[in-house]
Amino acid sequence: MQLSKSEEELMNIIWKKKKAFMKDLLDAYPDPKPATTTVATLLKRMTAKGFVNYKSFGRSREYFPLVKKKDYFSKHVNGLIKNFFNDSPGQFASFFAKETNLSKEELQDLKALIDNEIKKK
Amino acid sequence: MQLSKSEEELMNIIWKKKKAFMKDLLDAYPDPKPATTTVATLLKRMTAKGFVNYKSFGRSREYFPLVKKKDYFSKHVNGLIKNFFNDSPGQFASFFAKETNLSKEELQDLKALIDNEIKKK
DNA sequence: ATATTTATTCTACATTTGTAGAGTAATCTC
DNA sequence: GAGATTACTCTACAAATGTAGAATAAATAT
Repeated sequence: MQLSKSEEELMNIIWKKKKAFMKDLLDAYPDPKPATTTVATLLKRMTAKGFVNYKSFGRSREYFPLVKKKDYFSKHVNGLIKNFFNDSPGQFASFFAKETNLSKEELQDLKALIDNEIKKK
Repeated sequence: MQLSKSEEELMNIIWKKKKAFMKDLLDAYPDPKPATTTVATLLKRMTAKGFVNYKSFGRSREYFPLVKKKDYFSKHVNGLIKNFFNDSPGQFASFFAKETNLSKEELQDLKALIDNEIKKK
């Protein structure tokens, strides 16, 4: 099961905070903040989907992610690659390098990084 | 307005074919193929959303994309980057290079490509 | 030309998503 | 300890999505 857009937004907050109470989550939202009940609904759905869980502290709960951002993200990108690039990461990468506006510095960093990866192979 | 998952799937077919009649679209679907009416509904919605248009040939229509795959994709990736990488393409790129399973050859190609991009700046 | 196939529109309906009010129980504030 | 605040559950509801049947009209096959 996938997260929807707004669930994803909330998930991002949770990842950032690592763990958080309702109050913290609400605080983290940019204005205009959603209603508490909205967040509560999202949390309930996300829990049902297996993306978050919580530890109860009396009346309230400390929520935490069950899925690593990295993993979630990987799946995401792989989906993208599969969908748009015939399942070829290379094709994707080349597209990415051309179309994304990386600065010269970022490109150089990336190059160094890739060099490193090459050495590992 | 965004395309939904199944609309996206259809969009991909249309991009691949450049232009196509209903029959061609259905043919291109992997089994189990959706009902014709399902595809028709999707096409109608996608047309309403401004992603495809068609030229009528008597009784039937030749559908074609109004949005370039490249542009659609760019927006997509930028969204991902914004969402998951604090809006930093560099951060994304580094993640990508590390986490995606590019072969040595692909990495080398990518490196050459990046070199090229650097020269352009 | 009659039967068959095809493309389109209309209608429909269950599910998912975005959003939140009402109600309730616990907790904090003076 | 009485009123204000908070977190949660329940309920709700409109919009979007996935999927397709029925009806119709046009095209094709024989």
